Amino acid sequence: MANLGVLERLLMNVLWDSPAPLTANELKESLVRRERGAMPTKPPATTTVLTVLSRLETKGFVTRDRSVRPHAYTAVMTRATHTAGLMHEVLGQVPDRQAALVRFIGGVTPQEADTLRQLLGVVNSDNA
Amino acid sequence: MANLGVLERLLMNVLWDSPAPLTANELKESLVRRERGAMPTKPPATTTVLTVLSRLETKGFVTRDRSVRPHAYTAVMTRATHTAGLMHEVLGQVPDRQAALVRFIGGVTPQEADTLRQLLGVVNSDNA
DNA sequence: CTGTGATTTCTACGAGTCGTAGAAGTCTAA
DNA sequence: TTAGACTTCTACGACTCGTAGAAATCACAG
Repeated sequence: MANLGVLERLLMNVLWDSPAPLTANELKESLVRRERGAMPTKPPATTTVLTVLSRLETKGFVTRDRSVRPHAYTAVMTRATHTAGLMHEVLGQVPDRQAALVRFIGGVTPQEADTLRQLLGVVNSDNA
Repeated sequence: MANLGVLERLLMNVLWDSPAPLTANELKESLVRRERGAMPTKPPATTTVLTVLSRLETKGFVTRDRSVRPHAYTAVMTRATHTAGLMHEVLGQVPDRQAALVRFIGGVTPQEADTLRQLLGVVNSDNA
């Protein structure tokens, strides 16, 4: 699944937050806008964005529509799917998943624990 | 928390499976033994192992006892803790943890789901 | 003490990734 | 047809990581 570089991740975040496909310049604009104030480095050149998008394409993270003129880029997976995939990948690297899960659960917030309970169908407040 | 290279991970796996601290040469031997048949490359030189162990030390993954002569190396965290930490790190990178958890749970095996149910049930079986 | 073999540290190279972006090529609208 | 927008090509520098030789250090036998 491969990890992403800083700029790669930044761009993916913009794409993941966008309901529609974006062009390179739109991506760059969004990036500058959302990173304003917290960005020490100057905004990247448009060609830089294009290069990174190409790499993201070969890595399978984005697809681009070449039929429209400013090519339109879309994230292949949702962020949630990607994140879950990474988590499974990490988990899959260890022989003893159970032990890792124990530690993992030990560190979740109460809200997350609730979410997990609902998903797993644990009867915690059994008013049935 | 930083990710590990191939050899780095291989060495960590040996350490994680060892109940006692190991020396560089013991690590190398273990590595060769466990990777026998499945290792296309020749075993690494001892100095290579030392170099990688040094890097793992600066990364905070191992500590070494310099008071004994062949220095003895120990993993700082257990594998389970490390894995759980990585999972939390991944999860922490997204704004919508809930969504990611939904996808994550969607991909666990039934056995893992059981483990999770037990872990979560114990914490919150407050039917008082 | 002192040499010798084991051990460790220092130094460095080559491959690979990633941010960076100029230069040159391609395309479209006027 | 042509200028400007857009894309591709090419490349560099910083950084990581596997690799390991060379040099320094150490501990013990004689």
